[in-house]
Amino acid sequence: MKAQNQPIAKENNRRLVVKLILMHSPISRMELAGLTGLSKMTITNIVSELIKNEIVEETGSTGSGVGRKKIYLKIKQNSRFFIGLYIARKQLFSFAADLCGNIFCEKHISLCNETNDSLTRKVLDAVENVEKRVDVQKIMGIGVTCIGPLDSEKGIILSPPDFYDVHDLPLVKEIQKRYAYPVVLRNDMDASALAEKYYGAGRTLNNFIYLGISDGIGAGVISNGLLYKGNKGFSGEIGHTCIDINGRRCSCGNTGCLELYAALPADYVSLEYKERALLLDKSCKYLAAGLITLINLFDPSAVFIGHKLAVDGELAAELLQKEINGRYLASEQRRVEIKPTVFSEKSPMVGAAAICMDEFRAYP
Amino acid sequence: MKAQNQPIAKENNRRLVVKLILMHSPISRMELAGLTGLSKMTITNIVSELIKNEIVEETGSTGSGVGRKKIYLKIKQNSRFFIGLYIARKQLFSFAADLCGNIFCEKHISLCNETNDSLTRKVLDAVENVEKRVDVQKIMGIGVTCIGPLDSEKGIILSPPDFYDVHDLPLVKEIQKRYAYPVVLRNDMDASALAEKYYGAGRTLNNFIYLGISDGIGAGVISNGLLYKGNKGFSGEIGHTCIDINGRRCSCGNTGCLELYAALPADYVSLEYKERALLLDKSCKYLAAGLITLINLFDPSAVFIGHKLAVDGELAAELLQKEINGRYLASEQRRVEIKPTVFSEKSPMVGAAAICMDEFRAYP
DNA sequence: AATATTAGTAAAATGAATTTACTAATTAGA
DNA sequence: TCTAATTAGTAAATTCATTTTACTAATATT
Repeated sequence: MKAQNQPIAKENNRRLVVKLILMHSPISRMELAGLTGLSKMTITNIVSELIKNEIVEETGSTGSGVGRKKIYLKIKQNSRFFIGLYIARKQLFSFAADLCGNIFCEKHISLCNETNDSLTRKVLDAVENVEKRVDVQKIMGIGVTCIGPLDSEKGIILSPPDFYDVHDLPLVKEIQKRYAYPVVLRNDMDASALAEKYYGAGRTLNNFIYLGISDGIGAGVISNGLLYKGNKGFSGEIGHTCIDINGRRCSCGNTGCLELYAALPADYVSLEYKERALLLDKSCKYLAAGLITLINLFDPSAVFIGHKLAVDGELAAELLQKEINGRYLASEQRRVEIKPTVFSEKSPMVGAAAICMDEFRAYP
Repeated sequence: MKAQNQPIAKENNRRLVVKLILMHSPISRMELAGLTGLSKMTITNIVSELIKNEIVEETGSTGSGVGRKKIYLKIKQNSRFFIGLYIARKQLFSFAADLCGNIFCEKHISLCNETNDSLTRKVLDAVENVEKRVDVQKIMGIGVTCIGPLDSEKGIILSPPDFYDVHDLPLVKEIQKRYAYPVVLRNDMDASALAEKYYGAGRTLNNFIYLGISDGIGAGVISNGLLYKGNKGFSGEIGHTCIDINGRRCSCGNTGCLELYAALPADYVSLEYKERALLLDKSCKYLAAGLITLINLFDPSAVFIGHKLAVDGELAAELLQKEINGRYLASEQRRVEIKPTVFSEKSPMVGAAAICMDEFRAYP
């Protein structure tokens, strides 16, 4: 419940212009004025600032009938960088990303039996490694994507599956002890949803869901153009949607949780295609029941399928679309398109750039 | 994606101050400065304006240790009015409400076999009736609460149950043809959730759910202090959460929808208490399964039970609390309190005032 | 070539919020 | 009981992001 004063409004407007150029590029100053509601003079001023800071560049012009041609603007590649990390179940990915979501200097190391201390050390080493390879002047922040559950507001990794000795790790604080860059931590599902919003097929959509399936089932929701930050554990909780009240009891206390029916085996990606298709077919029947609950609640116009299941993204999307069409009265206004993500299994990494774009200012 | 300019920020800040005084009263200027982040001088200016407009009044003062006493502020009763309507399945309620949520001039007429035209006429008559009884200078807007489904953004009632001849009625436009007041239309569940937020037990909470059960099952969600406006049909869709994938097919296309198991009979309120208790006991078992899905997704700190079920609110809350405790691993941070609403069956009416407070400016 | 139209900019004006320097009212302690 | 310290609130001057007004730039139509 914070109020608006002049410096905050200024900051918001500049960020808004950056985002709109990113999502609508190529776009002209006049079009930006229309989208934002700001006067064309204000847009001129803001854009000049951004060009001077080398965040935005002019890129040709086109006339659409009478009158002076529009001068098109777009975000400049390689102008600024974020340091990105993705903490998965068994691996730590590190990389740099520019404002356009391009990934550079990608490296990964394996994780096993980590403790709070060992994981922190590996993370700090990874950051150091990326920092060395990028012009330090251009680094705007650090984005950490991590499997849940975590408390992103406080920057704490709570108790991720497979990390039996990691508990309540205040990773953001630990990074900030060593580095002055702003740091953001978000779970991989939310980050992947934002990846889709900033850089993917969701750029022009305001309501969609990213459904990530690897060993667990999770989802990130974009609602009214913004990440829905409902809850600390949100993204993981879709797996605990009850789809069979008379079903087996789950470790969460509930009965008939989706995760008990729809989860894929850990070695899924290494199986033969034929075998995967059979498993997928069965899984999607159940998955659809849970997904419909989400669709009913959030009314998305699209669902993007990702994480490890991206290897069979096309097939999964097809199977789910069919199941859902059979269980859902789609009117013209209410049609949900189910598609694989364009980032294949890299969504959480592109997501690390996206959470930085979402949280940090892209200019000095 | 609209930007912030000075007049918009000004408007937002004034509304914010009104809301904060409402929700935290009695509150001092300094405390408001702290909550909003605005300087104390700005708060002085805004409050002076509001006092001059008779929306706010000073109400005594208390010292808390050293220093000058705080001057407490609160919203003035009867200073401005909203015209409120509640379109239920079989009745149309009309009334006036002040900024504090007090209801005046309540009347109701019965509805039966209404068409677009007949319903519009009855609504306009009802508005006229209330308008006659209130100082016209003090009327700030019209709030219409209606059973769903409806499109509140466009102000259209789509196809409410029991109203077989009402379809796509642009009620807001119809009212605005005759009246110059701003008009807002919202479904009864969302409005009831806002009632709780502005005037009820949810005033100090930022995440809670209003669960309304009458003939159907619906919910309104307050998330991060704001009404979650997810979707046109949202509030009604909780009833179509699948709790049994192998269950009966529902009219919505899905199988095993909550509504098929947990709905109460139409004559529920007229039954004997003993009978109601037996029905409720069974219903709550299923209701809990659907409610847990909502709780998992939205992580509320409280659930308020209302609508017709408010007659047995205490009992329902108790039964649901027990069911949920057994199906949900509540940690210290994650505890959900289930309680009856303080407005008994009047939530949608108080909600009509709340949606006005949420949408309109309370000052000229 | 003149006119209408759209894109973009320079310089002056606006006005909400802040800053600075005050007044008002209270307690604690010398 | 007088003084210093502390908290609440206000008056007048200042700040600065945005807008307004009046322009220039570049294009198509007649």
